Amino acid sequence: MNETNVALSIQDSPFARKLLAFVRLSDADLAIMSDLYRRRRRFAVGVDMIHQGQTDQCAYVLASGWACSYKLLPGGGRQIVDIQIPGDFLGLRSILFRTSDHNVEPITPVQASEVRQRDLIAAFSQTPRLATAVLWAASRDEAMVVEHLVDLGRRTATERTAHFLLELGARLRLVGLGDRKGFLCPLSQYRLADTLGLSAVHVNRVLRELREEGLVTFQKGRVVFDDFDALVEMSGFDRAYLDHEGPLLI
Amino acid sequence: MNETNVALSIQDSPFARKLLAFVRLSDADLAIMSDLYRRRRRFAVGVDMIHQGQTDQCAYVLASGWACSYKLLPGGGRQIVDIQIPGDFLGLRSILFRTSDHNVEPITPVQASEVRQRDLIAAFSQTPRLATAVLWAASRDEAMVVEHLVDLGRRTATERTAHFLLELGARLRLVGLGDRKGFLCPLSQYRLADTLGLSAVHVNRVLRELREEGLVTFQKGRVVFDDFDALVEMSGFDRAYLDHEGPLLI
DNA sequence: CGCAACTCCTAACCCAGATCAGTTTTCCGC
DNA sequence: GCGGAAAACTGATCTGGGTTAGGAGTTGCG
Repeated sequence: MNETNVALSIQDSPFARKLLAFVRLSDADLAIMSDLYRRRRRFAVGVDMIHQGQTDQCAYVLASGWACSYKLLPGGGRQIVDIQIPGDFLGLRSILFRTSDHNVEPITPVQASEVRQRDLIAAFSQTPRLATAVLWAASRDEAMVVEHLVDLGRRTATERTAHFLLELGARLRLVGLGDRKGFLCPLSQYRLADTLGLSAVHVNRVLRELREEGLVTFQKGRVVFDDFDALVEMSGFDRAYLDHEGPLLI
Repeated sequence: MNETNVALSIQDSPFARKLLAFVRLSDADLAIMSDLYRRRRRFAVGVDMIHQGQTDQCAYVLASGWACSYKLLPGGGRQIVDIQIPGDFLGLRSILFRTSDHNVEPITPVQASEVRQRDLIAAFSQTPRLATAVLWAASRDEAMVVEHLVDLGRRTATERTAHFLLELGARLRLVGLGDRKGFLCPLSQYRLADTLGLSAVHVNRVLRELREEGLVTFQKGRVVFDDFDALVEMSGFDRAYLDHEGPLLI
């Protein structure tokens, strides 16, 4: 396979597509990227991909399946920080830091490409443009964490749940896994509770309310936006922070 | 001034010192960094440094004073996402994204160096090592936001307040603005409330409890750790996420 | 096939923290 | 040193969401 073919095939991965939405990458850049990508691995539900407190962890680019990163508390509780969907880069902090500060757990069976620290840093010196692209991707992830933080700090349980489902929908649409109508969602109400900082019981109540008011229906692994506009309105959702406005750098 | 002198003087800035704790940067790298740094600006309390929704914003490296980044909600409430202290890079997302997704407000009078988007990206292509360093700094900031998120999602008001004060103390110590005994803190209880996702009234109650139990005293702009170890214990503070373990890359 | 483990769902009760409605103290400019 | 405005502080009351304690499908696996 020559370089152009590699570049063409990598271009179709959800991760590359996301980066290309921001930075123009040359075929050479893409070829370097595809090298990072080589090692494909599979993970079953129930076995964490990344472990808090351990050193020499890898990062991954999710090819298929869902995962979530979370932190455990001394008391036994946990907080899910982010849900990862195909195309997401996960565990960046676990390779930049000596020891990982969080866990990553598959929610469904997962296929992912392993990214090693030295390969990533070597790639940066070959093509600084890739470094900028990765920095952008990391910043976009941070923007989502920030919005999640606002959810927990200043929105009611109902607003928060609505906002979260809208964000997830917007992200999935970007990689072709959903539309304005809704999306398939393998999250249990327990995981949703750990994400939203609520109890599972209350998540159940809130979902019922949202359903009865004709806003969203989340049942049987499927989220359906019954009244998209009303949902956006009540949750104060503003997708600006997802920065979907096309490539910034020439 | 020749290149070596520039490099020597920049090495003493809190920002450079923070990066040097992680990546070894050559004199040439430092010289490139000092170029980014050239434009020094001052900001008075009451005038935001960065505005949500506006384009062509700058980023800044804080030289002196405190600032905070926050998001406003449609309902009029706000959530403070992060407190910035000297040495912190602020507004990275406001230059990587077309429009800023957050505001930054000075808490005290501030001196800061302006960093422009094209200068930053140009610097990356001159020295990829700087790109890695900035990516690390951004990841460390994200780690703090993540811990803040855990605060809001899964800790009680008391744990949360204690945890926040400990983190702030650890960060200030790193730039020489505090010690294990305590630090000077210009935050009002209102701002603390917007940071911790609480009402100002409740912040006041919590601070009183913490004081009466001999854990921390926050009065007259000064935080004093009365019983550091007990405070760490009750809040579940683990400074691993601040990644203070010395340079990772050769 | 049958038991175990999950997940979803519900009702009753309770409490951490919000809200309301102030008073007092501190700070700062004139 | 005085007036005005933040900031700090308080008590009383109310409520969103937690906790406890179930039951009723569903999936999977030995």
